[in-house]
Amino acid sequence: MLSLTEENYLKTIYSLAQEHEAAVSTNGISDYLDTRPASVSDMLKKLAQKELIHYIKYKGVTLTDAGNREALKIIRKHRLWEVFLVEKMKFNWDEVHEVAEQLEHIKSPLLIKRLDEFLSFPRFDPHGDPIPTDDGELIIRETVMLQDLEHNKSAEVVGVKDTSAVFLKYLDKLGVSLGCKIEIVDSIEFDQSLEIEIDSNLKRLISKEVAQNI
Amino acid sequence: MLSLTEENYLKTIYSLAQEHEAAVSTNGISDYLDTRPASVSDMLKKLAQKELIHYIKYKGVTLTDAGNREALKIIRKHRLWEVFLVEKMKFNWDEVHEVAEQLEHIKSPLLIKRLDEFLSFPRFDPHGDPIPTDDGELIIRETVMLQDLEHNKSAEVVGVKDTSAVFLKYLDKLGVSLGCKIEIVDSIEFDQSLEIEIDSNLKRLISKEVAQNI
DNA sequence: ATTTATTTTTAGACTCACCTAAAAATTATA
DNA sequence: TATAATTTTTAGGTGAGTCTAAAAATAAAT
Repeated sequence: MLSLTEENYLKTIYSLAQEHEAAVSTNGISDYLDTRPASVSDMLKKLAQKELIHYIKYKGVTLTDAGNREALKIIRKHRLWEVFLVEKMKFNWDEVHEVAEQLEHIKSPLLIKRLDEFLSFPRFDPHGDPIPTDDGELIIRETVMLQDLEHNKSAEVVGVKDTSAVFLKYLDKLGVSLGCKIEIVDSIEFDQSLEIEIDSNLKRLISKEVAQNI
Repeated sequence: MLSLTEENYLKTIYSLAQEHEAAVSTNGISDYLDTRPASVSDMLKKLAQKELIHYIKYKGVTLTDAGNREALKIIRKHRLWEVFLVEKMKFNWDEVHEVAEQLEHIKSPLLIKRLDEFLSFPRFDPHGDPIPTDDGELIIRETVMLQDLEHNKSAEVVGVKDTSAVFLKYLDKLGVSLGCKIEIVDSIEFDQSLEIEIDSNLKRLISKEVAQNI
């Protein structure tokens, strides 16, 4: 049985590995979890001993198959709970993260099974991220970052990269939400900001930083 | 902010105080929580220091007003989650306890508010126990233990004392559930077992031990 | 009223997950 | 390539919550 902390480490290693496609560094984990690198070293030793990660000193870590399975289980629970919070508990998409972080550690396979049923087997969470299936399959959708979208070609927003409350609140204010169609009207070379049209009516100017996360 | 462990101690002290109407003993708590008395002593010192309990060495503990409020908050959460599990997640009433025990520690006042709404403000949990209101009020219903019920006088089952899975499963088998009407047909003096009639049609023989918990 | 039994508390130690400080390994730079 | 900078690990310590063993306080029984 994994502890809450071990679960959080596995989840972190999974996320960081997704981003960089390479062995995850101690400092990377320590930044992400806001703990000291020394603490991370300790935990890596422990997780390696439980055969959840491949760990070579000074060379970073990757998940073993077992570790990957565990990480996906936790992510599945996290994302199902996020759907529950938004669909049933009327949370905004920027309010769910903290609570889902807690709920994901609840241990009850039956509950997750029933929750999945209750939510009609959702395939994506409120930020557009895919929900792993019970046996650890993950649908990967083909997506383009907004900054790389061709001019005058419309695309549907299916997800956002940054899921922080500040960013999501700003998107709400802009009028950007999942499922809406965006087209690039113009791009300003100087600062790489973009003029976009939302659902063929709302015109907005957004910065490079924002475009990189849609 | 209370730790999970502190919350469990407060809840335990609350329950034991309800049962015996007197200061709660160290051994009582240690039995209930399945920890050693020495550990309980340590924790009592800590809770007293936080002014959540009145604690006189060797003389047992009672909750302070603050401690009582905290205990009721946790019980409220526990019972709301139990309703959720039975009503929405299709759990049986003997399957909810363990999971509710975990869910009760989730920290999100908004979630509890929304859950309460979502469940249409239930006043009793699946075992018939009252759900404290948000400001710590608790409805006490007038009840009679089945063993003390007058002969040939019917009464509605509104709650059970023992909420263990074994007992609840047995009640299911007997045909006893919340809301059903029971009447005592005969009582056997020898072992104090009772012959009862459920909903004016099902006749059953139940032992003293069972009668003491309905 | 003593002695005996029980309950409760103290003392000291363990594990988990964290910390700081310092040493070692790796990587970057001159 | 030798030195400097960075990253990572080890060593030793801390607090929370638990434990065992032993001492102290209370309650029961002779």
